[in-house]
This record gives sequence, structure tokens and C-alpha cells, in this order.
Amino acid sequence: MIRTEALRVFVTVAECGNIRDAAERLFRTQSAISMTLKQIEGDLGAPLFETDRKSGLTDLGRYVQGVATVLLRDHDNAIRLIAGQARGDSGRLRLASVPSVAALLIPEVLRDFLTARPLAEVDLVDTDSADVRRLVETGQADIGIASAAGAEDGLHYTPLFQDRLKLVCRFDAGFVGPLDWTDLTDTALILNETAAQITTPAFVTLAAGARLRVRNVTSLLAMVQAGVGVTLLPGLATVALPPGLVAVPLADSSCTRQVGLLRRAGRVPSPLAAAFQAHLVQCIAPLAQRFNLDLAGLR
Amino acid sequence: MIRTEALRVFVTVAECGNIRDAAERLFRTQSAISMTLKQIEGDLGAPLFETDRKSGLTDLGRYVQGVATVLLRDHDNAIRLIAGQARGDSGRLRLASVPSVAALLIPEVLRDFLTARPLAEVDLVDTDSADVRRLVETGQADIGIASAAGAEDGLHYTPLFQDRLKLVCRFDAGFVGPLDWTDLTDTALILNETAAQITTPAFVTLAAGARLRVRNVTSLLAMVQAGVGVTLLPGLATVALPPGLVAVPLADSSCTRQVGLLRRAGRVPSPLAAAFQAHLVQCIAPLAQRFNLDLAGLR
DNA sequence: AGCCAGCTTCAGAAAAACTGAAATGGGGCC
DNA sequence: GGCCCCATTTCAGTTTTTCTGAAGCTGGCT
Repeated sequence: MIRTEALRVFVTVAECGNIRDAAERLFRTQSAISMTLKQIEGDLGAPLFETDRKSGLTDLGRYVQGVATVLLRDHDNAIRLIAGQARGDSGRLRLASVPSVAALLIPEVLRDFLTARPLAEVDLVDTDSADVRRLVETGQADIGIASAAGAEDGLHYTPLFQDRLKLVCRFDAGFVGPLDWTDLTDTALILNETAAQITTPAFVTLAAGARLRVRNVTSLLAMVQAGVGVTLLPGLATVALPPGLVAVPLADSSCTRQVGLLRRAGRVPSPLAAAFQAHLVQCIAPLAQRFNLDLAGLR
Repeated sequence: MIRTEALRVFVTVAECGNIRDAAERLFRTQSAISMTLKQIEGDLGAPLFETDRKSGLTDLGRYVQGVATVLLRDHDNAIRLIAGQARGDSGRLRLASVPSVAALLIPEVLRDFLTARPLAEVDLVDTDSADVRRLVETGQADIGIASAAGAEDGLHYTPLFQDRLKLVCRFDAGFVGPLDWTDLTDTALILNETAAQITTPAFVTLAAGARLRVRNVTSLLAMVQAGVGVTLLPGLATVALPPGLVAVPLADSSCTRQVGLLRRAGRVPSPLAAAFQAHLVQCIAPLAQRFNLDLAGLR
């Protein structure tokens, strides 16, 4: 059987025009090269060189050189692709994230990650937590970033940070933090996905009186802006509110959303996904500080 | 370093879905397959399978399978091409031959040769002996078939057969063989390349009186047909004369052309050329008998 | 004719691949 | 939940392959 490396030896000798130089290029001894050539010619049953000085090729030699050169180029290319994929240098990473993280944290995290991997590609989808979970569960996303939820069957969850909720209202609403739940009893509350997760009894009572529930954050804020009511959003989502709206801190420090990284359980992540997760975990501390998020008790 | 055969093992396992069947297909033991997979994963630094039951591939595994499948197909194809070329099953054979041999012997020889080699291609050029030699010398033909000539520097000559010359004249010329040279003293002789080679003193004297010399056989015969004169041609070239012309034997049995096979000296023939030469030599005896050619003293 | 550079050959050493047997471990079944 | 079965892995020893260094050729050159 003709090995690929034997063909490489032959092509090198054909290019060098002699065994000595080829041996040097390949970091082998002359005798190793000589024996490899003999082996190929033996396998083929026909000579590749005119003389044993290896300067001139036979017709067959020229033919083999042509075919083998292409073969080796393709081979090396394929191995390079595979190795790149295996190292996480290249490949496609499908990310799904809740909008606040996608807008404020992911750009920071991706910047250096992609700079270090010019061949890597990223697809980023921002959607609500439930959809993030769905995308990861169905394998449509490699990594999801979403708030924690109960009973994650097929998902593996790595906590990232906790984010205290704030009241979002019109600047003229007259609220001054830190707010107690009782401050809100007479206010119309618009629920959203994050707020619906809160289990604090006082809030649950309050929420029971809410008449409106909006998923999309843009619509939600438009409602607040229009004076329909107020809502509760994670601090991170209040960093860049539209004009006319303000975020007011809550007194209840237990009222947080926990954000974590989701992967499909029992599934080996692609090297690129693994690299991203490692990079993200490494980046999270300074970002948490910058955005006043809480890492305590996590990781 | 990832060997091509290791990739073949991986692809086989990926297709089979388990090691046991793959081992059977590859005529190896399970442990050999297992170790090879471990080696690849070690080289890549990442797993190819989800579990050690080898049923599900990781993303990386799927990627490698795709790339490696193509690579293996190309590899096997290249090796097949090379092996075919080396065995003389395929390739291009460039033949140059004098017209008489090209027309009468080569078709017989090529028939079985090409039937046995469906992938082989042949370029046949028929021209005069001097041109055949030139084509072989310059490497434009792999094998030449031409009459012997003195001092063949860069050519290797293998005698094939001898062919007695005959007088070619109009049917109404009144010549009856066997002819002596003296029978021709009063006849206009048209020389041609073959006749010019003859060194018999009696003929040389005769030839000195010739006023016309024609290279192209068609033109030559047209001359004879027109009554310009008579000429001498090898017996083989007289097998299928145009109507109105006849070939008359000569008494001088030493008056022959010797036809042989030419190859560039010191040059390794392509396997296809070597196979053709062997085939031709094998075919020549029955053909010589059929066309009344002389093998005596040759080969 | 004889030298020399470069190739081949040879025997032994090193590396790699393979085998068979025993250990391990996962998945399914009770 | 625990056990069994079967495929895979691991391991040690063997075989095969490849490599090296030294010695022997060879063909081109003076």
C-alpha cells in the first residue's frame, strides 16, 4: 500500500532533483528516502526516475508527480481544516441570548474572541429566555444565555451572574428608590417574562393584580412610555432606557434574575463552543463589575 | 500526525455506528480500531463521538466525517489512477510508424491491445522513416516503427522483420518476375525513401540514373500510374496497390528493408509503451507469416 | 585510471501498529 | 435500584514497519 507520506517523499525528491536535499528538507536520512522511493517503485512495479541519480523523471514519474502534488495539497488542506475545527480556531458558533446580555455583554466578549480566531463565524440570536432554552434544547444553538428556570431536563446550566430588578417608569412618575413593594400597590403594573419569574410573596400578590403582560421589551417600554403603567426589568436591561423613562432601585435585594449559560446536556460541545464558554467565564468578572452585577455564590 | 488510514478507520466506524462492525469490515481487531480512534482524538485534542459506544458523532465528528470522506475518495481515486498508469492499463501512447506498417500491421496489433485496456489512448502518426526517427528522438513519439538506418545516436533499435522489395509498375508494363537488375536498365526509375537505402552495387548504379525522387507514397504511385516510370517498394506496401498497378518480385533476395521498433535510448519507457512493445513483438510472428515477411535472424 | 559525491544496501534499533486477554463501563432488563 | 450482558477500552507482548549509521557501489569528472 502506498502511504501518503511516501508520496510526499517522492514529490519532494522530484522537486529537489536529488535525494540529499530532499532528505534534509524532510529531516530524514538519505537511506530512509532511498528506501521509501524503492518501496513506491516496487509497489507500482515501474521506475519513477530515469537514473539512480534522481534528476530526471520517467513519464510515469511525471504523471505521479502531477497527481500526487494535487493529492498532497488537498490532503494537507483537509488536515488543516480539521485541525482548525478541532482547536476551535474555526467553525461556526450559534449563540442565543436574552436581549440585554446580547446587547451589552456579548459584544465585549466577542470582540477579543473573534479577533483571536479570524476564521471563526458566529450567529447570534437574541430572544426571550424561553426561546433561548428551546433553541439550545433542539440543537439550533450551541450555547444559550438566559435566566435560570426550573426543571431543565435536557439542558446543562452554568450560572453567570445575578442582576437586581429595577422599577422602570416614566421620569415624571415620582418614584424614588429604594422602593418597597407597598409603594407600588396603587400603580398599574405591566408584567414581563422576567418579572413573572419572581416568587417573593409580596410581589406575587402585587402581580396577581396586573392586567397586562408583554413579552417584547421594546413594546413593553413603549407601554410604560405611553403611561399604561410601570414594569420591572433587570438592571442590565435598564442601562440604556429610551428617553423619558427611568429605572428606580428596589429595596428587596432578593428580587433578582439569575443569568446563566445553557448547553445541551450530555452533548459534547464543539471546540469553538467550549472555547467561547471558557472565554465568557473569564470575561464575566470585569463586566459584572462594570454593570453592577452580582457574581456572589456563583461558579 | 494523522494518517490517511486512520481517517479511513474513523469514517468506517462513523458509517457502521459501532466498532465491532467496522473492525470486521477493515479486517482488524476491535482493539486496533479503538486505539486508532483514540489516537485521532488525541491528535485533535477533542472527541469525535458523543459516547464510547460510537453511535453518535459530535459536531466535530460530523465535520471530520464530511471532510475525510471527500479526502478518502480523492485519495483512492488518485492511487487508482497512478496504479493504472503504472500497470500500463491507462495512459496515452504516441506511436509513429511508416505508412505500410501503420496501415497493415498496426491495426491488427492495436485491436487486442486496446480491448484489453479500455482506459488507454493511442495517437498514431504515419510518416516516413526519417520523420519517425525525428519524432522518437525529440520525444514526440514514445515508440517509432521505421526502417533501420545507420548511426542511430539517441535511439534504441529493436529489429522486427525484413521485407523484400518489389518492383511496382503499371499492369501493362510487361515485367515478369523474378526480375534481375539488368531487366530495368532501360526503364525510368522513380526513387523513394526506401529505395534510396539500398546499397546493392548493381542497384546503386541503376539509381544513379534516376531523375525523379518522390517521398509521399500516394504521389509516388500516381507517378507510376501516369506512366512516368516504375519504382521499388517493400512487399508490405504493395499488398493493396491502386488499380492498374502490379508488384513484381525481384531476383535479388538481399534487397530488403529492415523494419524495427525505435525508442529513445537511455529513457525508461512508460508502462503503456513497454506493454505495447511486448505485445507487438508477440504479435509479429503470425503477421509476418500472413504478409510474407522475414523474421530470420531477428530478435 | 582513479577520485568523489551521491545513492544503495545492510543490519540493527526504534517506532508504530496489531493482537488476544482481561478489565471496564453503559444500557437495558427485571 | 441493582444486576447482567455486551461492546469498548486497556494492557502487555508480538509483529510489522520505518529509520539510522556504516559500509559498499556507481557513474560522472578530471
